[in-house]
Amino acid sequence: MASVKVLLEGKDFKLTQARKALLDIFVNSTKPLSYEDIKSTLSMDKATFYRNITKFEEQKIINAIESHDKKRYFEIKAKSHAHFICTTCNSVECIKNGIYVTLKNYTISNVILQGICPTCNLANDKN
Amino acid sequence: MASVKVLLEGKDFKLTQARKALLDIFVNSTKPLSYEDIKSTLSMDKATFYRNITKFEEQKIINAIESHDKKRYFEIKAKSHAHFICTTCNSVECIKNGIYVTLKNYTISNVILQGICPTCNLANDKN
DNA sequence: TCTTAAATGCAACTGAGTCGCATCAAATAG
DNA sequence: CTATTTGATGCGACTCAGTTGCATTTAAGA
Ligand SMILES: [Mn+2]
Ligand SMILES: [Mn+2]
Ligand SMILES: [Zn+2]
Ligand SMILES: [Zn+2]
Repeated sequence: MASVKVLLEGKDFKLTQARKALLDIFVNSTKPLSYEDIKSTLSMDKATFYRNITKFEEQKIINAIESHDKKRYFEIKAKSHAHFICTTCNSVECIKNGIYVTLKNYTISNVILQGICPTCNLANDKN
Repeated sequence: MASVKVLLEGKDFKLTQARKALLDIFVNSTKPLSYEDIKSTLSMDKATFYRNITKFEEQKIINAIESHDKKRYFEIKAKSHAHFICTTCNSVECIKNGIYVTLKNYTISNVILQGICPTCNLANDKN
């Protein structure tokens, strides 16, 4: 888990309270988060949130995943890995057990799996 | 390529002009299409378009892919296959050369690959 | 042909994300 | 430590894909 300080070294932008608080949340999360997910724990205007996310993406500090619920989910950029999106509960999970896909002439930068997560699968079995 | 007639057999809804025209477009497309893609070739209100798409999804005639451009792309439901979304030109392609991904305890219904398509890769190389 | 339930078009709405602008606060020079 | 500057913030207005309510039309079938 990278520290906020290390992430910001040598980046050319101001170290504001908002940015430190934002990165702190992402550094301590095990899964990608949307603005919706964190707006209550973070008093920050959504314009500021999204502008900072854009900066972080430019600086390759943060990564975005588009879910099927029309929201974007963000995470600290780490070793490339796939993501699973549950179409029942909308959760987004990191899948770090090596899934590699290649395709001739294509450059693949992201693999997204959609389906039903273990929790929702279990809940379904009970009915 | 399934015919429109076959697709509609035994489905419990009215066979309107709009629905026939809509399915005709999808049956003759090699790639998923958005409302944006077809609105000029089809004189149909967008409310009607989306309501019919919803019906078709319920009847398992049509399949949706959410792109990263915040639009939904639709195709006739066929044998399950992966999709490639180009983050440069936003095109959505069907990948029918068997890509299979499984994950213990998860039900995977869709595989989406994001990256750069051959066309955009070539264009990039020239610069 | 008549009846009726479902489908359509239109306009108003929703909700995630963006933008312009006035104000504020990091960074840095004095 | 204070003053200046420039980028960051908050707010409200806006965008745009998709949705909804409602009055009108049309497919189906009696
Ligand atoms: Mn991840
Ligand atoms: Mn396809
Ligand atoms: Zn789930
Ligand atoms: Zn492309």
